[in-house]
Amino acid sequence: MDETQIQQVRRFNRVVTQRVGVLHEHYLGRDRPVGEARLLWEVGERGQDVRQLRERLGLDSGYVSRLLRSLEDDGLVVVEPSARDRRVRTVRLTEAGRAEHALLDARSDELAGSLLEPLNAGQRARLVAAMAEAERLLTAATVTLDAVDPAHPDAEHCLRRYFEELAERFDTGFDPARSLLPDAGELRLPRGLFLVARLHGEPVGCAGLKLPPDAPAEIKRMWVAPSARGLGLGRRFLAELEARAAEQGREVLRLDTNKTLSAAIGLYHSAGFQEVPAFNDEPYAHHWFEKRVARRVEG
Amino acid sequence: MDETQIQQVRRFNRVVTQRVGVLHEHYLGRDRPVGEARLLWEVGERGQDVRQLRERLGLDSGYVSRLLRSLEDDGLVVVEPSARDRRVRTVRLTEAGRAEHALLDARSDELAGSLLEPLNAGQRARLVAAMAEAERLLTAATVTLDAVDPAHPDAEHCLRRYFEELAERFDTGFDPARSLLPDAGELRLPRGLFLVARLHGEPVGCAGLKLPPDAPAEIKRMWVAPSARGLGLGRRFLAELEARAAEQGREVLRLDTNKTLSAAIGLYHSAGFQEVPAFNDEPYAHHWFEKRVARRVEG
DNA sequence: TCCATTCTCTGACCTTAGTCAGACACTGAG
DNA sequence: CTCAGTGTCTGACTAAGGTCAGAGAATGGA
Repeated sequence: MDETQIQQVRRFNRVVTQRVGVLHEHYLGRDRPVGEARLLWEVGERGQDVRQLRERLGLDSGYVSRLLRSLEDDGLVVVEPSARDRRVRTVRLTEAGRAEHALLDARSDELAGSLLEPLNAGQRARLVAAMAEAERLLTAATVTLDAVDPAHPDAEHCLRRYFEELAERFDTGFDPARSLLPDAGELRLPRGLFLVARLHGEPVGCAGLKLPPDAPAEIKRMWVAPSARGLGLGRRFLAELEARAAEQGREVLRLDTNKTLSAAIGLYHSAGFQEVPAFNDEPYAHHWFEKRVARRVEG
Repeated sequence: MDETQIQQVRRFNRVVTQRVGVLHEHYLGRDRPVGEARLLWEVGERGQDVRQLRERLGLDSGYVSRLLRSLEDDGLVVVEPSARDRRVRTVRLTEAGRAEHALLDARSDELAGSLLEPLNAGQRARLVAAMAEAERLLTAATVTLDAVDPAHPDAEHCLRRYFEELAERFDTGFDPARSLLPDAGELRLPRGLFLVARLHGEPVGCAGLKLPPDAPAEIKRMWVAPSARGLGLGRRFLAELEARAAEQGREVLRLDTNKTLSAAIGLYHSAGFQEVPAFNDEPYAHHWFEKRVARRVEG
């Protein structure tokens, strides 16, 4: 990795933790502990199960319980058993809690304003644009790719959303029964693998790789959630699958796609795939691509 | 202020405090408390007075003392009376302390690397560019402008540097005695004022305003430290002085300058100043400018 | 020389943040 | 109905981070 890039990132980290980080805690926790304030914020207008709160903030169950008790004593939240499962308890804001939440919201605005305030209009516009770019790319860097079993709930969630989207976009609709679908076993090692992309634990994309013993490796069911598009995730899936195919000693990677998926087709071209004649008779495919696998792929 | 800008800044703050802030603490304080690690870092290769450490980190004197004791017990620093003033104690790293410092340095590199690592080369370049821009503008927004007495040490420091720079840049050198210098009283209210710009407490620029009762307001001795150039500070001084002149009921602002200060001349033009015939006989001036003061000036 | 001031340190004290081991209530499969 | 598992809570504990009021040494100007 480039040394000057590292140095720039470090300068950024220093300035930002000072200017944003410290102020952030200061604004947030002006009259209550930061932990309580974060929890109150996370409960939000719509309420949350205790379990979700614990997970999102990454806190110990005993600790969350105590924080909630303290907020309850201050009359900011009520905690009551969930209707569906009486072990689960759900938290919602009281009127006073909503007011406190609005106060935190206003403070967050205030902090943002204080960052822009000393700048003139041109500088503000440039700062906001740079922040948008940095935010987008940092978010992209936060996405993790993990190999999971295709029966994993996150994998199933992605596949369901994927099929829904195909049904909506294809001129002909989409019926999984008519398509050449690999069975789950074909996307499990050693016959294949299945990747899920997650952002803050939520699944936001998937991609499968078939590794048939007697044919080239094949990419199947690549999908990126609408909320995660524009993060370069498709390209990252391709690179990751290519690296994994290389690890398995494969030299060729191929895939088929539908003509309505124009963004994907553009991606395949720009990632070095060449269009080839049909290598299968998938009824929903209009284009077939192939790529010679690179020995080593950089990040 | 623009609502969509505020929202973008808030999104940025959220992503960055999560991604950078949390990781930062995690990397920094892996095997010692964050407070100690920060202090050790701040001591640095060259050593520091206890007083400076306290000021830079904004910590209580008792607390710093205790942290230093703990670092001393671990053999990482030595604390000894300063030669100049035996009340002051100075801290420097031991050999072990230097090693620990290097470790923190390496971790900081590691953190920076982990932010870039999941991205491809193009994304990395764009992230680093956006970070550089954001860092520069956040730094610019951190600079404060305060009216001070022209005899204040920070004001004198700036003026000394200003004269040194003029002496170096003017073809003819610069002798303050030959120039039309306002005496200090002319840069004190009600006859004038003097602004100092500071970044993290350090003076990085100055600008004076003369408010003679029988003549237009006049900008004098505007200077920006080389380390703080490119932050739009000159433009900010002009806007601030214009606003203050307007507050004092002035309608015209003027100034003179030397031909070698081409960046300043460009700034005056772009800030709406018009070149006018000489209105004084300052021997070091080649250009004279004037501007009608706006009623209200935006940030 | 005296005295107010400056600088650092110590002791006493406090809150926040967090961990861990159980206790208890509830659920769902068999 | 039983029982293993799940979700939450309580009590007991710890470390980190910090505040405050002096004590004591050194300084610098009158």
